[in-house]
Amino acid sequence: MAARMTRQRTAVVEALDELADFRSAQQLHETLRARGESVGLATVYRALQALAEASEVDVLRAEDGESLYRRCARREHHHHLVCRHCGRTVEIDGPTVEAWASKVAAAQGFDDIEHTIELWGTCADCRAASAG
Amino acid sequence: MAARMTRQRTAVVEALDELADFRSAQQLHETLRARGESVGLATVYRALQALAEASEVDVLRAEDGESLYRRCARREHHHHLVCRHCGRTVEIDGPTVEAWASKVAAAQGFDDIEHTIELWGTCADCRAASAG
DNA sequence: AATAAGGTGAGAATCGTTCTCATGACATCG
DNA sequence: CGATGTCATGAGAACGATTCTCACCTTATT
Ligand SMILES: [Mn+2]
Ligand SMILES: [Mn+2]
Ligand SMILES: [Zn+2]
Ligand SMILES: [Zn+2]
Repeated sequence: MAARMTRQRTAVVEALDELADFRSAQQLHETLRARGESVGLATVYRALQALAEASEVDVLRAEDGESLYRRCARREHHHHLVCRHCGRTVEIDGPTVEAWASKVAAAQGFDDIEHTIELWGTCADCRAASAG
Repeated sequence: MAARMTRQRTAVVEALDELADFRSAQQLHETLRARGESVGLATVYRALQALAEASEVDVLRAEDGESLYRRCARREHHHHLVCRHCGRTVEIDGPTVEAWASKVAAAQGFDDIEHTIELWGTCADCRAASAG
């Protein structure tokens, strides 16, 4: 239960706080390395796991299956619109889809509904940068 | 381009046609093995890949990251309500969410929008079987 | 049958993630 | 202080789904 605050965990949380976008464990590890905060890769994974379980970070799967982590502003349930090129993220509220999801599932006699709703696209900056 | 009809591809398609639920490549491989239709695992992956590209099968990611495949009745875009216990699947139409997704993304200046929308729950049969 | 274009499969290679285990940090108790 | 129990760390091994390699079959087509 404890969850001791160690130099390593502090470093991971701080790095997340400074980053606005979803990042992989390996990217975070590299970032920490680069600033001299040496933290083992396994430790980064463990810290992220703990944070995810405590709902302190959101996790989502990139198309290639890699897990991406982000410290969102909101603790409450929400979804994301993510740029697949730069990772830029917008938090999304979806009262409309929330209602739709539970209605549809109930109509089919399903219980304990969960939903996965994520939007991917190309942000304005990335569109401008790549073509015009 | 060709896409020759080989014994192996036929076997994969037939197996998919007989299964109502989402299955992994490895499960399909095992199923084929069990019925004496010997097909290499790599070939199963390649067949599923080709079918997915041709929109003949739908692919979704299980929570552990494994890809699951299903030959849906509908060829058009749709979503799924899946029982997390038995894999029972209901195809879902979502004009409401389709509209919501593109509106939200456009409002943020995003292009080339894609969305992931999947519903997970416990089907009526599984609820009845487990408790009451 | 000859041939070109694909397809196949056993095993190696990838790669993100998890596990192992010896070592280190910390708090508590006496 | 020194002993002790608990949790954390990290280098590298292990895992597991998927992809790649490459020598060898199949299938269309002529
Ligand atoms: Mn929601
Ligand atoms: Mn849709
Ligand atoms: Zn972008
Ligand atoms: Zn069920």
